[in-house]
Amino acid sequence: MNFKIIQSLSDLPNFSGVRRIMFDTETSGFDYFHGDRICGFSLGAYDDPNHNLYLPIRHRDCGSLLDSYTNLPVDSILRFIQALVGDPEKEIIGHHLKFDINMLKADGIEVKCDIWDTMLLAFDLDGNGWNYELDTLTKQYTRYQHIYWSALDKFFEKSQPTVNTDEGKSSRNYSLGPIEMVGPYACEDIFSDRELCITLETMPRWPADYNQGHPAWGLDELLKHDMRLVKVLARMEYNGVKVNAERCAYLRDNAEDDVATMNEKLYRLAGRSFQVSSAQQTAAALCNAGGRIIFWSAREKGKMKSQKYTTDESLSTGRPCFNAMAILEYLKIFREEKNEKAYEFILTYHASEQKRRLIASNLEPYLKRLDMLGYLHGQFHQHRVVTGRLASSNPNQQNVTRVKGTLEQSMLEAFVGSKETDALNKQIRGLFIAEPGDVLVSIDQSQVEYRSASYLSEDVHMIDKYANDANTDYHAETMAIAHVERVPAKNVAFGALYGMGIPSLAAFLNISRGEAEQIFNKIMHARPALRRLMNESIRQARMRGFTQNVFGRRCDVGQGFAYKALCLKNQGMCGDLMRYSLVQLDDYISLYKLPVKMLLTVHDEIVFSMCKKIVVETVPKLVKVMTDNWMMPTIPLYCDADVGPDWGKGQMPLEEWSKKYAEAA
DNA sequence: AGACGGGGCGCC
DNA sequence: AAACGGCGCCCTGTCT
Repeated sequence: MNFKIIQSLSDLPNFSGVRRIMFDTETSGFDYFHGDRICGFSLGAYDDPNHNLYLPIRHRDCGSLLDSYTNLPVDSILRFIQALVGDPEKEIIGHHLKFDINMLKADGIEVKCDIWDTMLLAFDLDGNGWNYELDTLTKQYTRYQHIYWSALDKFFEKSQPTVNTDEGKSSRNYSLGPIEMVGPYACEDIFSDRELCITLETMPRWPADYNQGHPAWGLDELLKHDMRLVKVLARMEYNGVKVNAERCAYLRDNAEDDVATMNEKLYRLAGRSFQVSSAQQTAAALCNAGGRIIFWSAREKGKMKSQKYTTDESLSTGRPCFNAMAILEYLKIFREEKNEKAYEFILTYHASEQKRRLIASNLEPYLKRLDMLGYLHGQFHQHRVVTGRLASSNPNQQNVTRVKGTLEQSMLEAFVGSKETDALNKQIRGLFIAEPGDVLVSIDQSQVEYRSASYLSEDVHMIDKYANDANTDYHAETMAIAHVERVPAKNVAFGALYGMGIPSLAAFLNISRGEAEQIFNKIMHARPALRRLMNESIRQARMRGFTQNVFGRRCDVGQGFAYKALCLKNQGMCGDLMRYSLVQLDDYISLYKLPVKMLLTVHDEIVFSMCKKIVVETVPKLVKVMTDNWMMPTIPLYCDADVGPDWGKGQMPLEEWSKKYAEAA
């Protein structure tokens, strides 16, 4: 591997006539909202494997006598880089470029050139990888052996304490590494990334699959759009979402007090203190409080909470079970036995744990991660979900508790006979707020997975219904044609898409297997297209070993897992639809220079922030972008929009909001 | 001391 | 024959 550490501005590379450029940044850390910055760039022409340059700009004196190199002037280099990545004619090739794009943004540099991300290239080619770090992929796909990495690593081991990041990786401050060692390492990275890129680009690309005679994508178009999505997600992460920090801290303080009070009560009941968050210790304490362990964690379990425990210790893993359904059963038993102490213990334990969990996984992480202006910058990942959905982390913004509360919670409330209207879990979403003068607008795709399934199955009945009313309720339709209640209609449809078997359906509906089979058959008889789709998906997956959706994404279907086929294809199709929508919305917003920011996406929902004044005219346009050209032309897509000052209880349907806004004005 | 899996639970 | 899919993350207990 040839490399060169640039030491004078006159040695800067001339990329005129070079379109594809290898690109990587070395930084002081990952957190560009808390001061981490780029300390050097590695660049090279894609076509020339010997062209690997390092441009140091912000290396600090690291006390190494070795280092005979100096930094280049920051401003000049940033201008040079700006000219490079600001050129729409060029393309930068790198690994996980979303990070580099935002790092550049922190230095005021806007990336306008094309993006070619080898991480996504690898993912779209094969989404079943263990991880998609450059190192892993290089080992997997190329023969290149890293030379310079270990020396630098040793240097860091001696000179800096290991900092573990949220991602479970160790973060290194490269600005504290000697240029003499970081330079070759950085060049090695673009060298090996180039090798990786060459290998991946020569792998066979697959064409579009059957799409009922309508246009569809093959791998090339999937890649093209995925690369464009990088900038969109980068922008969303950089925007961040505003959090009501004061209220968040207030809720946390109150919740902490509540937990402390409840735990004191538990200690009193048990006659001693113990670790409430430990199921093992809680089980022992329950016995001290005059109760006994009744439910154990089942060795063989289904997905339903009620399938996860057993009263038979010999069928258990030996651990006590305190999940929500088990809690309900405990309460029933202790109430029946008039064992007030044990009843109180269980009830208090559950409330305490629920609250502790919300503090630990929502309130504290939010407060910890807020930037100086009160914005939260979670990450969205394109490479973590095999089906093609996006994933969210640090914090996960796709599993924030809903205002409605959970099913288990309402069952518990019904049993206990009291309802906590301002329960903590119902207030978390409300912590996400709009900036002053703005509102949060949430647009969600209505019943999108049932629409895509109707499309795939070429369901003439549903095609007809949707043509008549784009907002047709899929389940209401099932109820009408199969003469069933809503709950079984929903669960059978839901189960069909997920490959559910009769036993699970029975558990879900809390009926016998025979009854479950009957109702399943009844609904499938009324929906022959759905039955055909299930069978056909499985047959095809067995034959081909993978599924392919209309956006060109393939998912491997392992031997013996063909029942997953429809789920993988259908869920993935909706995931890719969301990706496509994000790209199109970003195009639309920038084309018309709308004062609209995309903030979050939750699989079938997008949260925007926009000025109040433009909501009424803008939201329908955004909806139109999302519903036009959704690649499944025989079925319409329909979107609902909610508007409000926050993402929680403040949200209301667009019509309602419009009326109120008009009145106020 | 750190890695890891189980248990639990939030969302779609 | 039998199987509900996809995530992230917090905590404990055990294993290395």
